[in-house]
Amino acid sequence: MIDRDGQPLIGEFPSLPKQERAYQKREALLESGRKLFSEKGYEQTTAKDIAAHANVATGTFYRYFCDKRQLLMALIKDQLDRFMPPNPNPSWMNHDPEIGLASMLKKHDQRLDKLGLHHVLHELLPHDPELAQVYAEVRKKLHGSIYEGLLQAQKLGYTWDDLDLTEVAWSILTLTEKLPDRRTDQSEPNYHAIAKIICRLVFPPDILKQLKGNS
Amino acid sequence: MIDRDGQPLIGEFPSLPKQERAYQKREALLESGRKLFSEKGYEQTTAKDIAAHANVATGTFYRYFCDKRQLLMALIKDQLDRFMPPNPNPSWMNHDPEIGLASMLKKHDQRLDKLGLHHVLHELLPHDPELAQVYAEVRKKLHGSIYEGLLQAQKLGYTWDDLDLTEVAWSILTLTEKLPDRRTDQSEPNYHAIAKIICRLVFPPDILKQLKGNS
Amino acid sequence: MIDRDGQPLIGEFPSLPKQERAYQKREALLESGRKLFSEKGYEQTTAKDIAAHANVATGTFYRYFCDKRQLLMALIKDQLDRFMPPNPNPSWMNHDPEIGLASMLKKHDQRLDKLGLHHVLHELLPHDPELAQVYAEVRKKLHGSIYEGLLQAQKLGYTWDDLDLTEVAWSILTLTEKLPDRRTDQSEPNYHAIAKIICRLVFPPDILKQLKGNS
Amino acid sequence: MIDRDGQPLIGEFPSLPKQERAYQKREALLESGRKLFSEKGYEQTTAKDIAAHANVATGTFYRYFCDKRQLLMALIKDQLDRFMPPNPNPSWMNHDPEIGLASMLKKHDQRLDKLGLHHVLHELLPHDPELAQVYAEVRKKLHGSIYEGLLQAQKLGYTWDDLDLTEVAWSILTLTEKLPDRRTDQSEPNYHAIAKIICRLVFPPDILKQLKGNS
DNA sequence: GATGAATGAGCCTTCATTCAT
DNA sequence: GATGAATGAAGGCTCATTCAT
Repeated sequence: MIDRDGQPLIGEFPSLPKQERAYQKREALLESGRKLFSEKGYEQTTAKDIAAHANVATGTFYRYFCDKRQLLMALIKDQLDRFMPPNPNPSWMNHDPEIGLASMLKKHDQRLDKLGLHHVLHELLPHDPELAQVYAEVRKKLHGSIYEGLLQAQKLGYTWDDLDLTEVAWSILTLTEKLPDRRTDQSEPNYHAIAKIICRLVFPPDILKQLKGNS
Repeated sequence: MIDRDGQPLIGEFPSLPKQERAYQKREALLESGRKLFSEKGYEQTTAKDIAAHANVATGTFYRYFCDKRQLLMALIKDQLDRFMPPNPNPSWMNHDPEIGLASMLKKHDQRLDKLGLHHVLHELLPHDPELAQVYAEVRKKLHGSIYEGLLQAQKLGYTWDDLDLTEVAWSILTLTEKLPDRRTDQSEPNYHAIAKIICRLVFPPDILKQLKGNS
Repeated sequence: MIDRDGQPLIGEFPSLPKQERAYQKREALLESGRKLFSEKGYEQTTAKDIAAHANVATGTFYRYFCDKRQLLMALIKDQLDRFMPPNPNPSWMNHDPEIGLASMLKKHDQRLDKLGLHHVLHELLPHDPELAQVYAEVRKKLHGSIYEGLLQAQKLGYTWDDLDLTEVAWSILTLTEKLPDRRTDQSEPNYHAIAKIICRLVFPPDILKQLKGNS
Repeated sequence: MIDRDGQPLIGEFPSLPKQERAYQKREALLESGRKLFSEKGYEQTTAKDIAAHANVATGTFYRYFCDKRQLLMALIKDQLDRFMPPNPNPSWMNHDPEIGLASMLKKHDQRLDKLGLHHVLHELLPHDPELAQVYAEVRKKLHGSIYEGLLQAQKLGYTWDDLDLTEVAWSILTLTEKLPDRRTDQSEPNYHAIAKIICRLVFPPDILKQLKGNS
């Protein structure tokens, strides 16, 4: 709408192409939904709230999403993997695993915190079998990849030989998932201490020392 | 009407005294609430639902609880400690810690499962500061007692000397709290493997072997 | 527990005969109803409130009155004439009418104030044709008797000869009925001034002077 | 869509602009409220009733009024002065006061009758301090202006010299306020007779004759 | 008779969703 | 496509009245 180059354009609105405008509206709705859901919870947030926060009319909400639940789904499904800790990188073992892990935990935790949908996700899981299934799959997949990493380490003789690696993988998953609960108002979790704990579950101390030496 | 002298009266209606009846009705409502909340979630369950499930009229619900939230509170507050894993018993260290812990995990997990309010609790925590505070306190207390146990073990030289015991305690708390998530429809968690994992966080392997020898 | 044969039992309360007890309960309910209705209004007062205030169980209320409305009816009908100013006494004219009238107004107003049902009566009148009719009849009767008094005064030549005595009677009725509205928190109505006004509606000044002289 | 220049446009839908439609709906609700309140009383009328009578859904009611009470307030506050008799016009004294007053009483009474909220107003006054205060103020103001008129008449020597003009003003106010109670199903009040009575409270007969002669 | 717990109809209000403009 | 007023089902809660004890 605004003439940015000093040349008045007669009557022309250089508005975005329609598709682009629609896309932006959809994004605005998603972002408003994310914000309000994470602040007030799913049930406490009304479609009207979301529309108002995105500066569109109530009815417009229903042009982009068939209902409130679908918006949340879009919000969650698209990024479900973001709720999960990132796939541990094999390079862990080439450098100091504690440092790499601590940094990963921090990134993951801060992303979750910014996303803020952690609680909403768990508010919905029990009532939404579809979502629950998707979530379980993502979780399983992530567990699988953690497990793969552990298996490879095992082959190299890097792991405890008396622990059930499946359970170790679940434990790692759990500890990373629960990072947000460890957060308090004033302080952030002690990522490094947690990384040490996780490493202890994987590597016997002498192995770890050796891995650190490699880096 | 009540037989007060131990002699059963023929033809007597063994009706309960009023207070007892009221108590039972309250219990029925609590149990119905527990069941429906855990099946459908807090928001999805109406006071009418609960009353109907307990075979009483809507109004009766409000004789016993001032509203839906209060019923949930009664359900949760009274037994908030039950959501927590039981305080680990010092006798752990006198017997095989893995076995003692595994048994405790199993009991705790099964109690939580039976209670079924795990999800509802987390549905409400973000929106109910009062509950959140109570919950945080119980959790803190439990963390404290786990930590105390670890400290004592540390004094005896039983623990890893390079791990932050505070974080170890949080990790134990977290792993036990999340047991329900590890449960699938078909199988129960592998309590013993988890116990081994937790023990690994506390005891170096040689210490553990020694402790087992003691038993 | 009760001694039925006339022998006083030590510590026994010589309880009233049944009918008497029932009568007292009914009275207690009526009085509680009167108090609560006049304080909170008809709709705002619940049957439970009334029963509780009378120290009886809710159910007992319905043994004495078939419903809430009937209690109010009993309250009002029995004393509907008390809502009305008392029938003006012919002796007015033998003494100073102003003084007699002022005293009557005061008594009437204070009785209404004590009764307190003025507002409740008018809350119900529009919705209760039966009550409305009774009320209208009482009012008409009272108007009639005021009118009779005026007629007699007219025969003696004591009244204005150009005023419609029917309307004068209505005006007197109205002014006395509305006394409560003239009451403020701090002060009571100026009964004597109002009495003078009413007298002016009836007696020409010279007649009034003459009547006062008689006293 | 709207013809703004006075020229009817062919084929135009003469639909009202949005604001106008909303205004009309609000008016319809107000009118329905007025009707139902005056027929059934405040407590007996539900928001649903009002909405149904105005041919809108229940929810629509709450778009225009935050609750039942607010609708009544809008109904009453806006026109509280209409519940009051109009300020007596000084021209009374220039013409036949009886005739002017009678006509005014008639107009006032018929307006009140049409409004029909007389009883509802008095149903609420005891329970609504806010309304009561507004009402009291309007009433006081009106009393004040009647009193002013009387004072001026007094200065001209037109009034009785032994009556308390404050009380005379209250009496006039009362008699006019209570006109609706004098109305019966079949007949309307005898306005002229009442006007004569009121005039008698103000003017001694000889003065009144003189005033009539002026007209 | 007395009790007070139980009942359930019905009120107020919210909000997901639709639809006329 | 966009708008936001309109809809009406449904939930929370109250209270007049009934009824088992």
